Amino acid sequence: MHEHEDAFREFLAKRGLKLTPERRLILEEVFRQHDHFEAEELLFRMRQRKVRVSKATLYRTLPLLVKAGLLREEVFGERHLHYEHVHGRKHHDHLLCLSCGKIEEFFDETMEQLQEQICARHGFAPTGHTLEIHGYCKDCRKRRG
Amino acid sequence: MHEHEDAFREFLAKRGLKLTPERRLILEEVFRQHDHFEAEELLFRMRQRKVRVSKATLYRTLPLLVKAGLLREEVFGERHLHYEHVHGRKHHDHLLCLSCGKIEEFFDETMEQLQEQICARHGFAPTGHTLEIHGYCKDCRKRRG
DNA sequence: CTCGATGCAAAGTATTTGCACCTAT
DNA sequence: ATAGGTGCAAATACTTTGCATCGAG
Repeated sequence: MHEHEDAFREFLAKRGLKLTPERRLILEEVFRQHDHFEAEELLFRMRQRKVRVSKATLYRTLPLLVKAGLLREEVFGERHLHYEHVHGRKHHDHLLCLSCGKIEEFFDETMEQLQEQICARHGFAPTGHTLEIHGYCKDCRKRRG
Repeated sequence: MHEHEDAFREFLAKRGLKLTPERRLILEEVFRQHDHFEAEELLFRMRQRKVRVSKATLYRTLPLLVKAGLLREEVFGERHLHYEHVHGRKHHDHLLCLSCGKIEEFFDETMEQLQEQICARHGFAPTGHTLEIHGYCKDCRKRRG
């Protein structure tokens, strides 16, 4: 699976930046995640695997991966960022459970089209969006009656 | 316009909390804003008006106003919160311009209904949502051709 | 060989908390 | 009276930055 590494290398080369071992290790770990994650979480997992990269380098690398289009930045109302890699994942939106904290994903084509229409009405050229619905998930509704 | 104060007092009383002068001053300033604002910004404006409330009290009061349903919390991708009061304002979503930082508001009934449908499909009981579309506004598109 | 990159620790930013004193109910 | 509230300053959480050294291209 060197496809991401190649993409990253190309992105870096284009702006005179270098693909260092550290950046490669971070990229590797990012794509090992199968869900949303936070910076500190990633660092912790790398340390568990005995992979050592400084916090500073991690914080310097994540934005690069976002700019390279390999990572997506999500804001979940907390005061730190969440990320998710883009490996063959289509865009999707989120349902956040206020009770158990679970994050469900969904995709709805009608929703996407509707947003295009709204933007057109405002003369707005969209580059992306975030839709986050807060509430209570199926399980938590059952649990509390 | 004591209607908000009454609502806040009722909210507080219900849980054995008190309506102090400081809380009243913060509430007053919140409804003096006609747009989104940040905690530090509000504090600054209060200081300009020679109204003195400690930072700690402000940070302790804002969440109360949110819980009381008088203030809405918005997350604009930055790492600090934005607020907007709810005085007779209907729910709306946002268009964020990446170039000039302008925030346009919009409301679309079809969008609201569509979200209800999506939630129903997932057995999810929504309490609210945030939809933020990022891109370039009409003016900035003109400016850059 | 030359910039860009790294690690460390110190500095920032936004927000929260402990504590001694104060006050709305 | 008394539980809750206040200001202050110290603490926290997350992220950024300065600097001396290192290493990819």
